[in-house]
Amino acid sequence: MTGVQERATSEGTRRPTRQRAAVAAVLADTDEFRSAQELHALLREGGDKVGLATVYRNLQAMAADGEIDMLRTDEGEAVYRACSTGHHHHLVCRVCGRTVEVEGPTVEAWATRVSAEHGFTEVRHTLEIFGTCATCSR
Amino acid sequence: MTGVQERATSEGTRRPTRQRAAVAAVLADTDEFRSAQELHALLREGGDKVGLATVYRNLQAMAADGEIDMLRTDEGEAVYRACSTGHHHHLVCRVCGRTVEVEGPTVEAWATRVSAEHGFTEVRHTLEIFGTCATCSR
DNA sequence: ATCTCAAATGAGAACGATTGTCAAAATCCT
DNA sequence: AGGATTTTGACAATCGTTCTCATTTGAGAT
Repeated sequence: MTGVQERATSEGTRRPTRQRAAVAAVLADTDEFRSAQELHALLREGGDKVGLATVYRNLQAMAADGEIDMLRTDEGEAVYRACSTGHHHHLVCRVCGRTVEVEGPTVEAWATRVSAEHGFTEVRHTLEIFGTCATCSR
Repeated sequence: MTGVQERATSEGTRRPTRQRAAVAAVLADTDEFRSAQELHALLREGGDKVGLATVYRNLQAMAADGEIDMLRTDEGEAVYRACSTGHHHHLVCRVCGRTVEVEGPTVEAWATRVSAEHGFTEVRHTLEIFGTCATCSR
């Protein structure tokens, strides 16, 4: 049901296709979070003809495999970004969308401790902070 | 566009209506996060006839005024909760779905500090921990 | 109590992101 | 090459949410 496997880093049995590569390519070109529709448009501009549904499918698959990061904007739209190395969290401005990457040894430790206290294993967590950045709150 | 005013705590010039009161009432009855549609259904069951659009409008207005909390589920659906209840996070078992509510003063403090360091204001955060619970892991 | 006017409501249409459908095309395996 | 299987693409369908606009309601003046 959840699609989450025991070995989260496994790639499953997905086939390499031109479209999949194209999606991965645009994603690798920007360090910003982009929506599926934006990525689809970018592919079009770049001359790669890929169906919108295919873009959605690939993004989901890649996100499920942990190859890319996915989060929701304040409006509920899903946005994706190439997974940079290292675990970190995001501080997102809800006005201009600017994203700051932050690390939190504190949080990591806390999450681990709390999980252990409740007997949970194989833990993973997501933490997003939304606010108004200095420029936008002026 | 964003609807965020300079005086965030102001109530603006909104009129007290039967519908608004009804929405506030159901919301006050549960300490869980509920979607607009769920709340609308609850109102129906309770005999209060309130239009769906009205529920949406009131929830938005109340959230904008900071009277209630609003956040997005993993699927992008907006869910609301009466503001008074304590803020907590969830530890979810990805196998059986069991959910444990956990509090984290540590995390709260950390999030606040990090946000401030980057000049962010009006911050809110979401944190979910996924893992395998003791029962399911063996 | 009545009148007036802006704000609020309700019903349903409209919208936008995402998902489902299914025949055609691509890939893998032998 | 040949057949099974996955992936794709075009478009219909869904679903949450927002918009439209005629009608109702609340607040203050008369």
